Amino acid sequence: MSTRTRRERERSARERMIVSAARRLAEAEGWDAVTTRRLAAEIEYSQPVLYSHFAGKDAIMAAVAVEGFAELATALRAARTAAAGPRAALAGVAQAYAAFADGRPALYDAMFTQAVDLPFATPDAPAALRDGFAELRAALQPLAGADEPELLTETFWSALHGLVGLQRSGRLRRDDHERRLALLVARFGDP
Amino acid sequence: MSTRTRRERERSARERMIVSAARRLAEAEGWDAVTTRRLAAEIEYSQPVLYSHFAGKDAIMAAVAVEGFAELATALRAARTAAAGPRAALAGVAQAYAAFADGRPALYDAMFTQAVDLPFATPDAPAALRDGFAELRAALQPLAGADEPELLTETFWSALHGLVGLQRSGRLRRDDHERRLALLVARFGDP
DNA sequence: CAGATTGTCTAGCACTGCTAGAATCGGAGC
DNA sequence: GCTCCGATTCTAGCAGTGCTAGACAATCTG
Repeated sequence: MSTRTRRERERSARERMIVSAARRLAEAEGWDAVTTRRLAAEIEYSQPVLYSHFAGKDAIMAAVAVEGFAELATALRAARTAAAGPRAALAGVAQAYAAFADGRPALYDAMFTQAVDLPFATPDAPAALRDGFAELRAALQPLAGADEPELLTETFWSALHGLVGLQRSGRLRRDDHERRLALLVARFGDP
Repeated sequence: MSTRTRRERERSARERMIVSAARRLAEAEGWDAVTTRRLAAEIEYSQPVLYSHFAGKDAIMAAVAVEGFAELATALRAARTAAAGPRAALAGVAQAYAAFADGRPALYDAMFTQAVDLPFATPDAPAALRDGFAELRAALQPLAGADEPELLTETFWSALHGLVGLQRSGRLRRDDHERRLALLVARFGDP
């Protein structure tokens, strides 16, 4: 009885090790460097052990992505609650979102470019994921005016996502980032 | 002398064959199915021939991407010139952009997700690429108001790109696509 | 027709994600 | 304390990837 709980504890500890090793490696050298062999060496086990925890490499990346969504949600919440009024809140949230993507490129990649099999706009989406969206919505709700908040949030989120995505792949002039962000916020800040 | 021109002609014909085979394969089965071996078989040559035309698989994908940018530019131009006023032009361009991404997912992928090493916001960017951007700008210029057109175009383009990207990876509710597009156009259509 | 040069192919490298079957380790019963 | 059994972990290998060196064949030149 006691041995079983211990083993389960050790097992879940190892699972966390896998996820954090994947994340660390990805943030240090990019996702291309995250191979199952490197990962196995990092946790000091052999390759097949990974597959007793996750269905495959994609599932590991999805786990990293969920971690990222949780952190994004708290970052957005902090930015929103720290702001004075609705307009400042929207600007702060946008700023925080862009800073998150810029500061953790590999993590953002796992969340939006790589893991495609995470359930998103459905009730069975991971909680961390719905939390992040809820934060955005809370920031937009006061400024919705005649627009449906859900729809407005989706659109604003898309715009933000597009900005940081094109930004990072070098498709936009690097130095005007702040001004584009401000422009976007202005366009969505007036009901 | 004449033989040399003939060989050069044949050579460039084969190069076009490679690019169009890559595109066809990608659109039919996705980029994962486009392997150098499949590609070689498709053009009925051996694998190393590909490398006498392109530096690697990435360069082939980049060539496909440039093709895509040219087609996107003409699609946007058609939509813009067919519209009555500035507002209708913006809506039409946005519609055409979304339709392009939706109808040619693999092509859009090559343009924005895969080929990262194309020069973008610089003078030495491919002409097709600058043309597409110029079309967007032409649609936005009349509605810029106090905003700098260049900046506004970049921001609107990003927003569009984000919409179609999240849309396609199943991160947005599928059926509200049109309404989100309309919302975006409304937010950018009023100076 | 011989020789040099181009072009193309065969074979192989180092790597990927993933898995079958062998080996090893831990706890249970005598 | 010792054997046995089951779960766990490992070694070895598969089929595939992008890419390349060196052997081969075809072509043009003198």
